[in-house]
Amino acid sequence: MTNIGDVARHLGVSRSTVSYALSGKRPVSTEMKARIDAAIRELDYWPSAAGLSLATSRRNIIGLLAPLGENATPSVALQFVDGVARSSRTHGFDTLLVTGREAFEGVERLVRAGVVDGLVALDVENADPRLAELEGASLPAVLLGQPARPVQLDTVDMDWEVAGATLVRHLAELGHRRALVLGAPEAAYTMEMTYAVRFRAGVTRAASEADVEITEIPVGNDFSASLTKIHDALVGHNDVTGVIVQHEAAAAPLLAAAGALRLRIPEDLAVAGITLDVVDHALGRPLTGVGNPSVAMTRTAVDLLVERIVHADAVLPPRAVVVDGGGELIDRGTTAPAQRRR
Amino acid sequence: MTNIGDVARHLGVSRSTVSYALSGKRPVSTEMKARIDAAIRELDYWPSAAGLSLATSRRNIIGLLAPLGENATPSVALQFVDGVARSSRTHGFDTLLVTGREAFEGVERLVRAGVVDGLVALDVENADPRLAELEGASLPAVLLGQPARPVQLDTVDMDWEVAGATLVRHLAELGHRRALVLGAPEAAYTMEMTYAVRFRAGVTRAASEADVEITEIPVGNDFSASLTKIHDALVGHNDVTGVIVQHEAAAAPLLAAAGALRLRIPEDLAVAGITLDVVDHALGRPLTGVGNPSVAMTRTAVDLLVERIVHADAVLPPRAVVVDGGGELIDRGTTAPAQRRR
DNA sequence: ATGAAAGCGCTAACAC
DNA sequence: GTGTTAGCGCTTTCAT
Repeated sequence: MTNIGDVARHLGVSRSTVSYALSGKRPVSTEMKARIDAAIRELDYWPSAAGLSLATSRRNIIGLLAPLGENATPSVALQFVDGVARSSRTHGFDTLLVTGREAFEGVERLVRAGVVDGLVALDVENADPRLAELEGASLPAVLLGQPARPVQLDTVDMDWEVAGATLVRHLAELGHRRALVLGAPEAAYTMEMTYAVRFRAGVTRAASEADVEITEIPVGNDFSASLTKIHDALVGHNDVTGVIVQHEAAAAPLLAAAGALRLRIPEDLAVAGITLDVVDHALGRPLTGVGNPSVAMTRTAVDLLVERIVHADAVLPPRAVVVDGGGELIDRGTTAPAQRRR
Repeated sequence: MTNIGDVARHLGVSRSTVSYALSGKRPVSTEMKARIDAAIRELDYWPSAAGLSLATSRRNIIGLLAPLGENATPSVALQFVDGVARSSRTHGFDTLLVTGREAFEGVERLVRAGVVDGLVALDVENADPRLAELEGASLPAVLLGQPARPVQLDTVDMDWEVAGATLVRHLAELGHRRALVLGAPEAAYTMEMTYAVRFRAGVTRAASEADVEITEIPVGNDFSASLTKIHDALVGHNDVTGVIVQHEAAAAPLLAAAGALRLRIPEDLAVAGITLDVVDHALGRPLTGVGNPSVAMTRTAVDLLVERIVHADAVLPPRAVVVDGGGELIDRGTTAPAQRRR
């Protein structure tokens, strides 16, 4: 494998000149620059990542802590994972994916061994041991999702409250007065998960303002259990004409329940929800509603992280960014004016 | 950050002794070993990945090329991605996730810069530019999925032919004589994708042996399009009593179509298919059928790759491993003896 | 504008 | 069983 010394020798110049020609950190005559570029091509030289790492103590790798646990929805999780990977590349970074228990237990190793330059954490819960660990780490870290307690780290989340309010208001404007909200699992409230609490706050506020009566049903990731629950709720509340879906995973069982009850969407039942930027068709019909801005969120998270990596000296206060997108409604034809249900 | 020299100095020994105590590549007296371990803990020493990489020319990182294109099913893709990441850790490797265009265009960079020690490629198509590139690369690579043409690389796939035959035979044994097969998209056959061709071969063979009449419907990732197609097929072939689902993404639209036609599963319609090791409840009802051995496949792929990385000198012929699992049927209650459809 | 040389943290051949 | 030392490939300060 040819190294920077081979290139230098080939041209009879010093290694530093080649190095500076590549990095641009010192002026190099245009003629020399051209000769170096030619030699690099001729000798097929690629700078070694290992040598570079040792000299600069930068790896150009971002670590992504993605537990991918039971209650993660695969299509949603993949959007975030892919989003981080793509955003990293736009800054010249690669992404090290750390899943399962290692996402919790491997943090010290990654930080202390200097495997990565910074960390992005997915699915952070409030009792998450990673929180304290990342706060105390010598490496920058960004959380995707806002924990309940204030945290000494950058965080990026969507505006769940606006999203909830927007969905309710949309149904209200179509004349719906009774709506079902397929909300977060009960555990999410017990743990005071911000997304659950704030979404509910938005829903509640808009519902009282717009005079819509809400029945909330907690929905998890188990298809059959959700199907039964939703089915029973639709039967039990037969004045309901609209449904709000907070979580991707609730869409499929809802569609199944509606089908079984021969409720046409949107004629008999208006459905609005939060759906991914990139629709997962396997999950079911894409819904009218607000987007889950996974692309904007991951891009922002990586931007913040790279900023801290590149300006390791600067002291920035923790930033809690709320990404736009929850306010705009995308019409995919699953809502219509309220009618009395048959 | 404390380094190996600090530890050595602290004990008044040489750096090599510390190094060897850690790697075990040279005998170290038990007493010395204990003193070193203590010092390491006391000084909170972690070996630097960068120094190690430069000295050993090993990064302990496996690259995962995952295009995650349009026709990838998110839940399936995530199983493979997560499987590779977990398997890598069992060998002490981390996983660098490379998605999108970079999964194609970044191969040279990863290889030549020595960012990773080896590569695993997902979703390899026959005209895939990565094939030639990986065959010519100086780094070991393993394909998840068997390309049509013989290839100078290790490959790991499941036995699609056995899977197809097993599913047909299962329906036949329950007395079904007319079955729908929700197969691969048309394009998969045009491109001679091995999984499509071999699954169909297994289905066809078993169907003729067991005297089952098959109607095959190509199904892609678009929910609405699939729903219409499947609905029409169930209506058009009203003697069909069993359905075989090749691909996860066909399950949701099938369940929706059956619901709309008020066909109960399994009473009116027996459904069998290929489902993930880790059943994704969010996708819909888990199906009776053969498993998609994503765990075994990724484990095997990483095993093969690590073997080549560790024994870089050994010359092994390319190995095409076919993972078991397609032959065993898992009953999840979605099939039943054939009855005449109402 | 360019060169010389020290050093990043570790391993492993060579000595004893 | 342990020590010495020459690299691995690059950057960057100090000279010129």
